Amino acid sequence: MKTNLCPESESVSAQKKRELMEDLVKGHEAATELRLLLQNPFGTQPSLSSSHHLIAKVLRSFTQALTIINSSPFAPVSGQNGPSVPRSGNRPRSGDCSEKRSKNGGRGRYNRRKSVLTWTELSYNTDDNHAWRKYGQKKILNSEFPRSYFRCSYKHDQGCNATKQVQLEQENPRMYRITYIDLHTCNDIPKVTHKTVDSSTGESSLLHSDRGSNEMDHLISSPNLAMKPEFPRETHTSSDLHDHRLLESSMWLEYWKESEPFNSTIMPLTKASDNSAENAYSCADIQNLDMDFGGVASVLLDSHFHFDEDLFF
DNA sequence: ACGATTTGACCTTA
DNA sequence: TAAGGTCAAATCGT
Repeated sequence: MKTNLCPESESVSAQKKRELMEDLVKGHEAATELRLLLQNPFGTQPSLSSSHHLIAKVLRSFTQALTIINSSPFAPVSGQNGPSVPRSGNRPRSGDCSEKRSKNGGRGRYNRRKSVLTWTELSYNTDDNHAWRKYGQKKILNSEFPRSYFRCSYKHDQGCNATKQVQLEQENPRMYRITYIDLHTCNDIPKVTHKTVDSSTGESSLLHSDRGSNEMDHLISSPNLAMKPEFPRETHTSSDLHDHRLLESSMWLEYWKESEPFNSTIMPLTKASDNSAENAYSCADIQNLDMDFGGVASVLLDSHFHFDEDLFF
């Protein structure tokens, strides 16, 4: 069932579009700052805290943008495609344990995740400035390494349904394949220490965020990357900023793609049920949503994100 | 004592 | 029915 197209929803759509643009612009601004920081314009050492702060800012802005995309009227209507329910809503299993265990002593029904934003990264570490709590681990068929399951530490506090799965790469055991499922809806305060240590997958030495101890951080803090504690504040009008930032977004992406320091690659969506390209959303698809991204989505989404089609239909 | 992790069992989906 | 995802009791760490 598609959402109704009454004038009311159109104005809601316009408002969401505006909010979306604001978040994207914020993200772009932070990304640009980060680029400047990493490009070392002043020949000084970049502070890790500045880098991490900006990374967190970028992630937060884009997470918010994606949350908007993932919400009505862009998002799918629950229940339209089989029994699945978007996780951001009311999953049967979350919450009261006594309820779900009340019947025949077993557990309540739960729906395997579908229709939620999912993406995969390859990285030398698993830290992403979010607080995760491990809730399970499984041996995976044809894989030497177990897969660890993490949920947001604020799942119960704030109802955040974000989860991630971490598994060492078979081909390159130094790297982790991290699958993120659903977006953070919590007010996640960037943590100092990552507590989701998993000895069995060899994560323990890398998960601790005592900056500089893990490989990624080491790379980020390489001597070639100079510090740039402050940035000149732009004084454009908002529309100027809009255009300017939109134009610059592709530069950020180029930098990101070419930047070895991160050694983190966002992979196309890996959907358990379907990997076909038909389900991958390109920029063209996004733009068909009557949302003029001015090229931003074109670059960002086409290159890095493949959206589950259920998100939009 | 309390919160995090481990791990076997349970549950859904293909 | 196999494989993967989640739960929750037991265990561990602080």
